[in-house]
Amino acid sequence: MDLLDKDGLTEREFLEQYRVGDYERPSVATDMVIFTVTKAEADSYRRLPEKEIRVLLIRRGGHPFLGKWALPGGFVLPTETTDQAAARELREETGVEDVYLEQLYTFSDIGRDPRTWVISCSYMALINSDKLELKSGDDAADAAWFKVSYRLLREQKELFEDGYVKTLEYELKLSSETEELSAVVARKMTAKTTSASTEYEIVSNEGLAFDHAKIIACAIERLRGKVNYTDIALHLMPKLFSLTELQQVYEVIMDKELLKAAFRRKVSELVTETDHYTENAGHRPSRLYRRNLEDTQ
Amino acid sequence: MDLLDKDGLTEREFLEQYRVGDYERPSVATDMVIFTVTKAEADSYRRLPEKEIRVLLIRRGGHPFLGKWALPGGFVLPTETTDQAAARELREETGVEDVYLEQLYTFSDIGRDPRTWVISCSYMALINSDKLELKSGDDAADAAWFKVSYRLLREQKELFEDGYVKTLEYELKLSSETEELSAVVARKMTAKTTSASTEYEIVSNEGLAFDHAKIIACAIERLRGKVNYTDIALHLMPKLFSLTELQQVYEVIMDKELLKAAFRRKVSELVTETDHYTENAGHRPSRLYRRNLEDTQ
DNA sequence: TCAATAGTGTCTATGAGACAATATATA
DNA sequence: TATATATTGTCTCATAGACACTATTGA
Repeated sequence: MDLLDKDGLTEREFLEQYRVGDYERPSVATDMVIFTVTKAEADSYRRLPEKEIRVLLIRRGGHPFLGKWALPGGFVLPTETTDQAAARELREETGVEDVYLEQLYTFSDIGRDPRTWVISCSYMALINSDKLELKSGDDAADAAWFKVSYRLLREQKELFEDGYVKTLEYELKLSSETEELSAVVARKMTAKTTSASTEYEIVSNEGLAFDHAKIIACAIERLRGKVNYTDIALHLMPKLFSLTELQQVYEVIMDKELLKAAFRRKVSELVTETDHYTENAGHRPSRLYRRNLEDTQ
Repeated sequence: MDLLDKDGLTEREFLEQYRVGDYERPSVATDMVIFTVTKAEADSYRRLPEKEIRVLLIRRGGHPFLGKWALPGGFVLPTETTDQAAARELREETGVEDVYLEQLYTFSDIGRDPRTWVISCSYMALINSDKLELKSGDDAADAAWFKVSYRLLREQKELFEDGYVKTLEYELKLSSETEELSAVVARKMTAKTTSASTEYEIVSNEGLAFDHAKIIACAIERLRGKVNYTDIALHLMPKLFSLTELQQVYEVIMDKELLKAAFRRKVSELVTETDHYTENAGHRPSRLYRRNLEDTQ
């Protein structure tokens, strides 16, 4: 195991004399898309309140993008992985630990941060409403939960000799109690005979800092993609929940109504029934379920 | 639009006086898993040759991991995105351009590079055998295409009070004409009442540098995951191919035999038939198809 | 009593799996 | 003509979609 390199050094000797080069290095940050589900105001005592997906944003208190809203995030330290940096940020920002956390995508567009070269490794976190009530506002006075809406606006396909470009434009709307942000994000899929690639582009943007509209779009698409073949949505539920509540969460994520019977068949293996029921609803009580930890996937 | 920050500066003034902080920054590299499909030697003039997936590795000529095999890759420059860095690496290493290129995952384990702090943004590239013949060996004398095998070795599930850990151990075998590398990569899925996470771990490793066994495992899993619901496998095919050849590629990716009739139904919308046929096979000739660029996805 | 939701049964359409039957170039 | 693959037909089974029917609470 004591191989010598062209200078006659062992690996140990090499590492001892190794000096970091002088070339430029980027800052690496993590940006987090933290989702949770909240209930809207109920219309009447009988009717069920509607569910909303919300994302946590923080108003920027300094340049650049002063006054705009940004995803929580921060720089990765030399003593931690990007996963650990994301978990630390999440703890600092919301006080919660032990939640669903998933790496999304690494964004590195030139000039995405006007200060300096910053590459962002983005994450998605899912927090259930239980945890949220423990600690919400936190010290950051300028943090707020924004209701998310993400809808296809326009679909376009340009044909060329050797392929096509398909563009999907989505409208991202974010609304808090006082603020209303919106952006249009285009997803461009280029297909040629041999190559293929997808890229995001911000078409318009009102109120969001950096390229965070892209990151949020990416997170919503990941969430929508995974809802149908994993139990990911269950991380947005409290310990006990009814199947109708779970269905509401699926519906608000997918932005699409589902049929009750089919839905119940599909999630039946993801949940375990309990002997608890809802109380004081203006109608027949519903059985409460919990996430199935026995046989999920 | 001329908001002033707490120091009374406009955004422009702020950026002009902004100086990069003194904290430590990582090097950011891209590592590429470049897949292609080749034919094995035919048993007889009649029998079809078997397909193999291969991945490009480069023997390290210096410390660390001197003599071990590593994925092609390199550092990201301040003037390019990680996508561009990956495309540049690919061009430098194989001479090919315009291929399928997809970001996989960003690896940042502490100590993954013994020299210094390096974060790796990994990519997967798919090259069809056509392109490969144009330029294969290149200047890098110590580059070789390794046949890939990735099989589940062991499955384990530990139950705890509040959740479980499921471990899947895969054996990764890489073989070139002269070399035989192998590694065992574990995929650990931790599920608790509220949280869930997946992480890779290298259990054993013979011949691969850095954490590249993890990266290759990640790429194979991405490829397998996408084969069934996208046209990704078509990027591994030459311009014209028979449906049996395409099926062979699906089979070697999934490491599983498929039924002919069902397969043909499924891929029918991904391909377009041509008027060309195979010739001089010792049996009935097969119609050749090309990738469908009209309506893919 | 009735408004509103909870929960279940079942018919149908669709697609995957399985297997069989027929077709055809070349040594 | 035999061999090995090419191509298509169809039966079965599982699952998703659609819709309807019954159950149950609390104001």
